[in-house]
Amino acid sequence: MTIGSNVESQGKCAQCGIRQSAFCTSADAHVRSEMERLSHIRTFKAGATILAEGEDMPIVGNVVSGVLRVQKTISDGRQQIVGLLLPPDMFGRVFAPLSPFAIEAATDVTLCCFPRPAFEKLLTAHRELEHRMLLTVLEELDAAREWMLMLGCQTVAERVASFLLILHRRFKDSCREADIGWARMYVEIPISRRDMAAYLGTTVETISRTIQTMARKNVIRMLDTRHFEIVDEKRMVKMSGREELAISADPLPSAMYGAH
Amino acid sequence: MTIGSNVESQGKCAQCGIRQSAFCTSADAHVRSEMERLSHIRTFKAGATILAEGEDMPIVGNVVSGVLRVQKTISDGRQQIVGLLLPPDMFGRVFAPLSPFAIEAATDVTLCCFPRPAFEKLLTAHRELEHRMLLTVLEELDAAREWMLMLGCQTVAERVASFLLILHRRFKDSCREADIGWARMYVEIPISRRDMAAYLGTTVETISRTIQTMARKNVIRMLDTRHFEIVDEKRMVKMSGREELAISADPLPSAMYGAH
DNA sequence: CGCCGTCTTGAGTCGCTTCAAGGGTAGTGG
DNA sequence: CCACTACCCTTGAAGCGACTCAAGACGGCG
Repeated sequence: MTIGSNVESQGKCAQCGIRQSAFCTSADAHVRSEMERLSHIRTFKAGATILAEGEDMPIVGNVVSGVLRVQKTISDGRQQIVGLLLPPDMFGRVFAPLSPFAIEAATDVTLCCFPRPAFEKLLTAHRELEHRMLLTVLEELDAAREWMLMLGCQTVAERVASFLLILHRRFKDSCREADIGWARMYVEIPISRRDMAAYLGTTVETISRTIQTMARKNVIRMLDTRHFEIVDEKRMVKMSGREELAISADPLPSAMYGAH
Repeated sequence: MTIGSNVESQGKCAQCGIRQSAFCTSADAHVRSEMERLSHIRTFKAGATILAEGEDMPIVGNVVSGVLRVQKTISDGRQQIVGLLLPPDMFGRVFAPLSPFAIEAATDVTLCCFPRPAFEKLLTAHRELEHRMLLTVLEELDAAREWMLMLGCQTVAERVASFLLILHRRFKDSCREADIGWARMYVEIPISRRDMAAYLGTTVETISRTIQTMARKNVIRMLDTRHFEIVDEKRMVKMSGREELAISADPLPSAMYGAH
């Protein structure tokens, strides 16, 4: 009855940009307020290490804005990005003492963090949260295996085309919201060429050549190094070698084509 | 008090070769007997399709003996194996109507099958089962990402070496049980060169050349096409480029190095 | 303006694939 | 028992996709 009786009307969650879609929506109101109490918002500069590979893992949470990369480095310096985390993805690994992969900020990021032990207690205390977590991890597993398919048996050109189509799909809705006329075929690459190479299992030079070739063939139009328009969707899909990535093929058969 | 009062002393589960280690051990006795009632043992010949890609998925279950491959084929025929399932691994995808990947028998197999809807009800009815499932899927995700690292930034020789070391590790315990003197360094490849190639993201020819080269260098000794002895573990680990795969490096930092 | 990091472009090289052929082994049927 | 087929594995030779190395162009920032 009094102003402020509704916790959610003023806490940090009230202004959260991902609150409609994040993990926490699967909890009911009083669990959400408990989560709000436990969480803290942190920001990191591009390049910062959130969790180091093989080290203790005090936090888990959600990406609120920006992009995280999940990666592993082998002793001679080669490294592979095994996942990109975009809002509202979760980061961190519950129920393991050490982080098997490094988590770093690919851009400036805002994160909603929970102490890992407290978050695990939440999962244990609330079935519906643990169930939602299971569904999330299952989809991540499907996505990881999709990516293995690309790394294992597709050419670099196919991987680049797939990546752009997946990015477009992932951001399509936000493009619509922005209500930009030509946005239907607009793609923003939120990461550097270096990270693209590490994600696609190739080198920056090859990435660059591939993109330039696609532009020269008028399959894409390059606005700047990170912004493109997909001019010829049909040929783009053909280049990706994956018919199921056709932009019109909506809705998805499952969420497995997220850009994880 | 009377003979036969213990359900588990005579049912099919009593003779199950994987009952000490399988998923079902996390359930208590009366849940196990319910699972026993729901399950049925089926066998398939090598090459048989258990679940087709993108089709309805009526069953899930455990591998009792033999090897399953989880794979995806793209339209032009290229295919990638994204997981190998060995006893006592689970196969199938809960909480999804369609199987995103094909599941086929890589060898003759024996499977313990559950109708998927019934199995999902079990998970929902018994927290501890769903929790165990979450842990299992998290480890599979870690393993899939490990594999992405190999596919994305290691050479074929490194992948083959890693694969053999992982296989050895996975079967080390069963070797010990068999009490064979030289078994400590013994490796059996349970699949064909063709499947190895599809798993390692290369071709049969390259697999063959790589193995022959390793044998010529006296890193391994070839007993027959599927049986090897690791003669020089140290060089083997060095070839794999992954120090953490050293056989002596026991116990594992986590279960993430299973041959999934 | 000059520095620096990122992206692009070129030339040479190499790892792996492709194509082609030969050998080994198991299963089949005469 | 052997011929015959079929499949798997091995080996060789040639070609190509991608990497490496090197240098230049672009853009942001002090």
